[in-house]
Amino acid sequence: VTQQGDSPPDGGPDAAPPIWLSESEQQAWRIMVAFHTRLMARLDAELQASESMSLRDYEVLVHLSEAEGSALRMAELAQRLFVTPSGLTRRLDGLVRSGLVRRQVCHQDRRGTLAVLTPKGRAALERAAPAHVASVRRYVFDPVDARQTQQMATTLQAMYTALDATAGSERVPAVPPEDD
Amino acid sequence: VTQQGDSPPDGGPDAAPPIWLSESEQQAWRIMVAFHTRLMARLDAELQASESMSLRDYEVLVHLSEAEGSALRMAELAQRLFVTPSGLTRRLDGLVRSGLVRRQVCHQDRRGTLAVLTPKGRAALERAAPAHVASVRRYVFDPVDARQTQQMATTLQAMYTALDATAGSERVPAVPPEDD
DNA sequence: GAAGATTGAAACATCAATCTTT
DNA sequence: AAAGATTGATGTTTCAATCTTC
Repeated sequence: VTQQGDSPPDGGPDAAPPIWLSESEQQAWRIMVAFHTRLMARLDAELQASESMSLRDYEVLVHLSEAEGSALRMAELAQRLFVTPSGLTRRLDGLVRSGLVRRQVCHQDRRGTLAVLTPKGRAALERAAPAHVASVRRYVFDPVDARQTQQMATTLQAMYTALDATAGSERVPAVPPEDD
Repeated sequence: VTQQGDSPPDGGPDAAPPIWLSESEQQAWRIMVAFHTRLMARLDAELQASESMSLRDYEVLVHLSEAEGSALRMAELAQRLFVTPSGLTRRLDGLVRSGLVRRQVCHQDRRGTLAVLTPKGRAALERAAPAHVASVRRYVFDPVDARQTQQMATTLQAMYTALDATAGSERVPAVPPEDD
């Protein structure tokens, strides 16, 4: 029940907003989900096969390698990776165990922790990157031309903005109850 | 290390395939991942808030509702949902506990199990669908025009085909070891 | 008291092994 | 023996609670 199937309530000239997705919208929506799901699974499998590294761990290394001093605060890194602080703590545990990342207390604010890319971590990233980038290229950029990629980026940017515009409305602003 | 940063090895006139992503490719790739990740989180949170249902469970109900007789074989359903048979078994456990789906032995082939949408399950789906579809519309279709959506679908279809074309090559054909 | 990070408990997914039916 | 589904063990993520530092 995401598609029409039933009689669409197109109530004449007043043109109420359609409740169901049209056939082509349905198709567009499904390919969005299907492609992303299968692509991520593939990229993860390939990374796992070539360098015994998960795509998730790879992304951590990427963000650290791009940061000033190859280091990032936990909260900042978590935000960039779209995971909770809790989730990042666990992920880092694994990377620290592997010696690819180390923790360091933040000197400016000793509450904070810095995730730092180790030389071993950088080496692992540089070893994994070429094949991974080639895969992204093979599945994402090679099958279409540059104009299509650019159009898609623009379209996604507009959607992302709409998503961002309503952010925070799902979490109640935590207003302390006034006693009036 | 997915971007340039280092000196791009554009080795003169032989034009070797670029190893890193260009600035605009990088940007396109990031927005793809970011949008999908945040959209799914949002849709799940909204469904959870309005109907106390996860997006994952919702998708199960959708596929069953569209199927002949509101029922589907486990393997078939797993494939449509991009999960393993094992994962689907667990998901169904929850839905069965909630009374939204029931299991039924397949009469044609008694090895098989049929997942069947119950009246209660259909009611839950019909209760959840309007708000969910409205959300998809709000974040995906409303922010752009129909031409853009169509272009994106076409582009994604081309990428999906490239992904599909190389499917199965990651899993070794399971050749039994010859004893020579 | 609030912010930053971690931990315990719970939810959910996968792989490998198992059990039933073909 | 192979196919279909489930189960046990394991890994990963989240929420809520906790602990430290500001």
